[in-house]
Amino acid sequence: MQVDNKVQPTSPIENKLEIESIDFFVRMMSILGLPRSVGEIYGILYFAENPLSMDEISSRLKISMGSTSQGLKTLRSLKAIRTSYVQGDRKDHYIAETEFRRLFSNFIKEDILPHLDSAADRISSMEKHVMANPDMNQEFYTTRIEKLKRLTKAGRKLLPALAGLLKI
Amino acid sequence: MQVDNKVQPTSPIENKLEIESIDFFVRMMSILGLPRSVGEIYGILYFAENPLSMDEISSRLKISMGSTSQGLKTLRSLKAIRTSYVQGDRKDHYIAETEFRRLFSNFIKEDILPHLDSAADRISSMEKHVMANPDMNQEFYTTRIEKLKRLTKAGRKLLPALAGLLKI
DNA sequence: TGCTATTTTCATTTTTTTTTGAAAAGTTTG
DNA sequence: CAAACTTTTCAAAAAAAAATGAAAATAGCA
Repeated sequence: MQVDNKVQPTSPIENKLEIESIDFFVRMMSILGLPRSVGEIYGILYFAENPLSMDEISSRLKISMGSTSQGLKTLRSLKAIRTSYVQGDRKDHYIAETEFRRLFSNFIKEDILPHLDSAADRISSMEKHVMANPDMNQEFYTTRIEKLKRLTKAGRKLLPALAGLLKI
Repeated sequence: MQVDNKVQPTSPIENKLEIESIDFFVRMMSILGLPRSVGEIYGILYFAENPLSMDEISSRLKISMGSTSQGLKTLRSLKAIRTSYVQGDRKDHYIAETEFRRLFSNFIKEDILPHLDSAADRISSMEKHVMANPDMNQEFYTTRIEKLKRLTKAGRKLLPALAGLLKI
């Protein structure tokens, strides 16, 4: 019983705000290395008074359903959005999660910590090379390796702390 | 009086270490959104016992002089490397700056804070739109804008603190 | 100053990332 | 359970980012 597929019109003012919100989050997500479409989607949801369906998002942003689906998947995995049931509509509807603290902590868990793990492996392999070769300038190399260890250790401690401190 | 342009041969062990160092920093720089070549250059310098010239870097990494020049420029601007005079050679020579704390603080200053500044502008423009329109659901919008303000304020305080805590 | 070595710049090419769009898969409901 | 609706997937296209290489600029030396 689909009667009207048109997108709810927005007032010019709401629209301006929406454009600025999209702009804001596109830039912010790009600092985090996330694609434009992800920022656009979060941006439109952030100032949406009501949950939006995938095709409302897609048509208001004029991006394909494919991109929209991918972007929503990314945002869901970061727990930056969640679905919300809407009476009498079988589409899924999304709303923005506005607790940035949680968003960051998920980003760190998902996109940063795995790198630190693989860094640790590489460092221990470096150590093996140096130790296996007594001819090398041991002091020079062990000092540098030590610094790398401290760097990853610091990263591992500080990143979650950063998200924790972000009491927003 | 250029006699010998050949690259100093490295032992197989040193070479293995070098490869791992390059790999390490390529990944690390890519987290920070810097191109592969920048990570490669820093990686080769990090475990170099002697200052390296641009063309040693370029030929050992098998990347073009253009890329090398660009990459060195980026690293210089982050103060991640510095030049060092080498007797009897008119080429510039580079050595890695191994204080990561400074490196991060420069990265933040250069690549993150400018974004926060432009974010602040965009937020105040959002506020104007909302205030100029009393018909809007003021409470909803001002709450969301307030959250954005707190986010950028937190970012501005925390990022330098992060670098400061990184006592490496 | 003029010659040569070295570095930078930047238009073009290559590579990587993102988006599209259409087909496949999955869901809901009458 | 089948028809209509909705979402996901993924090969291909488009866009963006990075690397190349050759020409231009700069710097060092006799």
